[in-house]
Amino acid sequence: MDQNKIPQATAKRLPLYYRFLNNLNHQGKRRVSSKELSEAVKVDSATIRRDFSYFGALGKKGYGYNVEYLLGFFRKTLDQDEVTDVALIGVGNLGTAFLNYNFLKNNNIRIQIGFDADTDKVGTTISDVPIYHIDELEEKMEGIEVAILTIPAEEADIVTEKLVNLGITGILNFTPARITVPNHIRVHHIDLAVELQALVYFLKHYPLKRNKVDE
Amino acid sequence: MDQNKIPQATAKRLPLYYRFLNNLNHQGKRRVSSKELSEAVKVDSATIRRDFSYFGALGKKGYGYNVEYLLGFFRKTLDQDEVTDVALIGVGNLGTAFLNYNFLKNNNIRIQIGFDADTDKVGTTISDVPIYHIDELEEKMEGIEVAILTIPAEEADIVTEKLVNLGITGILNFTPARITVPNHIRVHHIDLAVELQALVYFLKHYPLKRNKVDE
DNA sequence: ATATAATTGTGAAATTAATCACGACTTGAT
DNA sequence: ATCAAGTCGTGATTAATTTCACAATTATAT
Repeated sequence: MDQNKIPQATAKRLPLYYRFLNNLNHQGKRRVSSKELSEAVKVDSATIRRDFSYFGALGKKGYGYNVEYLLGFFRKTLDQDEVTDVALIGVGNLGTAFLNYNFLKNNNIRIQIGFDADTDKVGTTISDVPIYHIDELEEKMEGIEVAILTIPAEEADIVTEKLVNLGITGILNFTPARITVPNHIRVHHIDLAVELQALVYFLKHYPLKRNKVDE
Repeated sequence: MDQNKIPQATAKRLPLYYRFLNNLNHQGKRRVSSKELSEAVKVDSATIRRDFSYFGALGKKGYGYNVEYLLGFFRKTLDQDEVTDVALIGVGNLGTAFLNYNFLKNNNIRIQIGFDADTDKVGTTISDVPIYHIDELEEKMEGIEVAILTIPAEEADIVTEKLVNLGITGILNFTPARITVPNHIRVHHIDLAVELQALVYFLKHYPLKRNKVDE
């Protein structure tokens, strides 16, 4: 839409900046430097300044950034002014964790509806979100363009196909399956086993150096 | 340790390759090409060949890769021959999802022990993993170097400090807090709210082009 | 045997991202 | 006023990653 010039790496960090600016604002802080922000979010300060610079000159030399202004700017940039509705497919432990997370307050994202195959869950409400049977997907997805997939891997392909037919545009996929979708649909994969195994691999093969001074 | 020449981007993909090779092997497949693998894991085939090439010539021109051989090679490379023990801190919905995931079978990673502050959970066993009270962290963490952090953000700093003092080397952090640790400790952050918000941002600002032929 | 199709491994090029380093500007103290 | 300390924005550089594209090799069909 707008500026496709913003690097993807930068775009991925924006929500992080946004949350910490929110924190600072709640703490009543008026100004913040890239150095302070760097320590809070663990991103190099030059990278932060570079990231911000893609949006123009948001700070003041010798001063830093005005928290409220920056927050307001990112709210607009991240479309925080309009609520995004999403559906949650699969109300197991992982799915329930999502339902209990207050995305509406912090991210202006609302989990509108949940689906599950378990008839014990169907008809209940978790954190105000109604749970329907997965067979009702077709009728109930009206107007929802984003889905979180927290179902067993074996069902990933079937459910994905249904979602695609219903005109979804984005899927956050937590199943270990790498689902196949048409080109115009965006899928972000978060694979918990891969993340854990990757961490273990890094620990063994990329040992970090101990500091002279270790608190 | 071994070859620090392997790019981090490559290292992160290894567990993914490993799982799909495992799948293929179970399906009785003998050979596989980078093209096939590419379609399965959604990684460009040239990237796959490049990734593999860091470990030497694992395939045969005009033929592809021998599934069994490749699987064996990665098993060794990913240290799949020795079990890695990890602790799970925080047995809420997200934590329970981890406990029910069979990392031992697929990844040779064993969640040895869980901790929680809720006395109703303490003393129970979830998927054969015993749950202890968080106050017992000091006594029970003997020999465990990796922790999965699935606790509320407010407790992240206190618990992290304890883990650091106990000599942990790696943390998989699911809290929204960006925890601070000494340099020699590796932390991987997985921030569910950030991931969801980033997906929404990409959907709005980086719309994907529809294909001519859309199945 | 020979020809054809498939596929790797990798130099080279392209792209993307991170970092350095410094001029310009702002603040606040004296 | 003047100065010192702090900080941004960014050109330039370096680093990391991906992708192209093709010679070399292998398998398979005839």
